[in-house]
Amino acid sequence: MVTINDIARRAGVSRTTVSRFINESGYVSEKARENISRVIEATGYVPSEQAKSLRLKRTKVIGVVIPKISTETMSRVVNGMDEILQQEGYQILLASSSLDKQKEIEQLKLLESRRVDGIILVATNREPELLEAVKNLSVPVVAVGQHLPEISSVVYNDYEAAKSLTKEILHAGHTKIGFIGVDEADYSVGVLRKKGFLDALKENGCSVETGWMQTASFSISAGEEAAARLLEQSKTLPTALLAVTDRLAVGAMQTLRKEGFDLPGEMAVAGMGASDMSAYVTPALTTVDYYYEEAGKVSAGILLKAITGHAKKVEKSQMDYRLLKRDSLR
Amino acid sequence: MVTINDIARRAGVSRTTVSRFINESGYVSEKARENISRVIEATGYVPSEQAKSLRLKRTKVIGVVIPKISTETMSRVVNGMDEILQQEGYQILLASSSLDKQKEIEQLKLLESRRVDGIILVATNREPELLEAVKNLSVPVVAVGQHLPEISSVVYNDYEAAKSLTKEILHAGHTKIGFIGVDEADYSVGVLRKKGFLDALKENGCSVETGWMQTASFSISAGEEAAARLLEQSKTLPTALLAVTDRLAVGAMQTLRKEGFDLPGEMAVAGMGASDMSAYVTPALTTVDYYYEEAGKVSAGILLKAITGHAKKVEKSQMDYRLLKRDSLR
DNA sequence: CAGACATGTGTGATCGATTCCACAATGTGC
DNA sequence: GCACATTGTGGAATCGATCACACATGTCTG
Repeated sequence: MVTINDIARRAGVSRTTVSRFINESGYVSEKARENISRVIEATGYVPSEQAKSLRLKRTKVIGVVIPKISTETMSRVVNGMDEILQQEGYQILLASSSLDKQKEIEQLKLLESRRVDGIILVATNREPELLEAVKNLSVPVVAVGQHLPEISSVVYNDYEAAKSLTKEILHAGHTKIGFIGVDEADYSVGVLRKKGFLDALKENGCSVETGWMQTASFSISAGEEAAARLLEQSKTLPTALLAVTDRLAVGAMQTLRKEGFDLPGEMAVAGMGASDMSAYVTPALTTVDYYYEEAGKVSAGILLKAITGHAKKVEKSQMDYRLLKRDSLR
Repeated sequence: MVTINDIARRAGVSRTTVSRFINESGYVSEKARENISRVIEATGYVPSEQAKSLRLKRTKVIGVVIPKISTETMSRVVNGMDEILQQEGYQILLASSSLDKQKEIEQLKLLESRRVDGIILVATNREPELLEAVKNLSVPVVAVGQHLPEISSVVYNDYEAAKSLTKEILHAGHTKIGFIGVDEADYSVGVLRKKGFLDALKENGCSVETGWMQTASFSISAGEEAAARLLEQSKTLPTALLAVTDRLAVGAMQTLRKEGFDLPGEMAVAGMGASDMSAYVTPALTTVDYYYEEAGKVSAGILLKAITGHAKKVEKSQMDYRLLKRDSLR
């Protein structure tokens, strides 16, 4: 790999002059310019951003920790980030925790060791170990999806979104509503969405049977299984079903259809997240759009402000949401 | 940020000894061990991978260039890569070209300037400028999705897959088959899949009307529009329709349903790519599984072999495929 | 008891860039 | 003709790590 010294030698100048030429700083004579530019052309020299980073104490790299790469939500969030970061000349160093809490912490350390200029953590939990690890970092951090104390966070309005959606279901005339949630370790999806659901019911004087409340992981098949359990464990069947993610809803619809339910006639279904497929399943799924790309952009923006020092120490931002009423709810 | 020199000073040893302690190379006395480990603990010191990279001439970072982050295909491919790369201690530096050919080339340069240990290029075209840029790189490169000359490549069997799928449609009794393709700049999807389709027809003595062959971009809505054009421009309607991606197929189904077609009774539809949603649309979409995660894994494996020098100079690998016959084709 | 060998530590060069500072030339004003 | 900009260049330190090598002990062996 050709270095600045090679260029200097072959152009008959010092590496200082080459550096000046490249960065357009200070004086370089016309003759020197020509020589240097000719040699660079001939050798295909590309300055080492690496060496530069060491000297300048900045890498122009942002670390992004996500639970899993191959989910629609994540790819949309990361896409939003990239759009903003690329504009400012930053690149993304990707770190997947594969939904492993220990690995999530390791990834943070790893990114710190690479001296990234900042970290965006798409968090799935709020365990003390994670908070501790985040606090010990000496790089600016922005959390996405979970409200981490004393850390800049971009969160979805999970509570209100779930509440609105539930009200919409009630409004459609349903009073017996089933629920497919996820583990409470995920505070945003597991706790807040469930709370929004339950509060909306309470405010309208509705109650739920225990069998109507199911918990699943994040896959479509988990939704299928949860729906099956719900049907089996319910003494009286609900007439509508709210799943906290679209994938769970799609899985549930699959089971319901298999069991011969008329959708949405005998069972209305709603999901959350506005996934791509939600508009194309049959019946089209009623859901909530969280503006994931936008969340990525906002978090990147906050991080950049923190890096350049033009920011409040801790900035909290709550994303908007939007109800998408479709055929699956009547 | 605390450095190895700070640790050395506070532990009362030289930085060499600290380095030895960290890397478990050479002798370090029990007393020195204790001091160093205590100081590291107290300061939260994390060695700079950056400085290490400069010295060792390797970064443990792999650059991945993709056309767009927020597509299911890409996130699955990248997920596969990450699985392999993480095992070997590599991280992924993500570079999206946003489907811009010029930017694709810039991203390659940028990754080279960061001295990544290798690059995986998920290519969408084979333009001479791109080939030139790739050849000028002084890092190992693996291409995915397109067969780049003299470059290790992992390709899908686009031709055979399209041909098999078409034969399957013929086998189901259809002889008039419409086609929604994409621009030929994308050699694999635009040219090879179309060729597979046409060759299968030719071998079976079937022909196509011009109106039956439509071209679209990669979105669902493009599929809707292409199907509308197809219906409009056909003198006699086909009884089946092959779209080169699932999203196009889903879009087409949307239009067909809107126009009152009974699916698959009046029009059978097939897609390609085995997207997540393909199994959950109605009717479930017949498609071809390209094993995208696996392609990511294979490409990462080839790259790692190239980096460690245990590889042939150029390695070509062709992925397997699998027909998924579902309700949309009868 | 000399030389070999294991144990333990530090000095200084190195990786590839940037940048402060010193120092030449040359021109310019008074 | 002297002081002083302006223009142009290079030497050397620096960023934070690794590592070859030198050098000190202490112990074992023939």
